[in-house]
Amino acid sequence: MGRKPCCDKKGLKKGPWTPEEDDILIDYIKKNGHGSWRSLPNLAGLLRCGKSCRLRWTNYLRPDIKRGPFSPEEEKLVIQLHGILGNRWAAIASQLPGRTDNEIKNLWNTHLKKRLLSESFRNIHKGNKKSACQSPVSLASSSAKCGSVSGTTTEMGVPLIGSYEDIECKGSKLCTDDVIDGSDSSSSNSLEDSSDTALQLLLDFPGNNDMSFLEHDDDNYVFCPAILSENSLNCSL
DNA sequence: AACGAGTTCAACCGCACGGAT
DNA sequence: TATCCGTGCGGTTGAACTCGT
Repeated sequence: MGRKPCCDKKGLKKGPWTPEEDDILIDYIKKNGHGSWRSLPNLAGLLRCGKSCRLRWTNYLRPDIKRGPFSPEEEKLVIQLHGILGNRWAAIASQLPGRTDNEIKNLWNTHLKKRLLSESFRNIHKGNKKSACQSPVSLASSSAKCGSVSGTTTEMGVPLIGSYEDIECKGSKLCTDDVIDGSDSSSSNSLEDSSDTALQLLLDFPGNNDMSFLEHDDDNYVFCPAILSENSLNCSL
């Protein structure tokens, strides 16, 4: 049983924010800071719940928000980070200045997931010639040369491979075994392979990819190879 | 031009966590 | 220690928009 919805009170508005409401919220926070979100709506004169105000501010009104489409570099980073962190959108967002967890979550669910899965699907149907496939590790290297991310795993244990940029990287096809989910007999091997892939990918990635966050003890984002096989981030220190 | 299908994304909901008491 | 309360997070929804016919 959860807590009662914070917006149950009568008279509280829900739904899309109006420009006027935005102005009120921005003005108030600029002058007073947000302080307690719960009391903010009353103090600012908004007929919204604190939660709604916080969401509007953090996802849309904050001055440091970078709006507009994600750059290929940002997308690449999201894919990398998702392979490590899974659906921890806030943690991923913290590595992309100006981007919000909501934005990244939407990006993943609408663009990247489809793109990666369709690319996986395409690879599956391109034939099962394992011998013709590059190893995941070499793929990571070649993909890096091509400026794309190609292989990683999700917290679901589904190996995600093949970015849109891989299409242009000749010879960067993944083996089918690395693509199919873990339901068949090769699942454990696939998982291990993809785990190794993700690790290798991180190690191999070009220098302009700042992965220093992996060393942030205070944030528990300490890189630990175990997380790749456990598919979760449980090695916090 | 009209309509339906598909896609995007802002916003909501419920839960978990951590600090205060 | 137990409980309460505020906040943050991730999953989901649905209105608005885009595209194809």
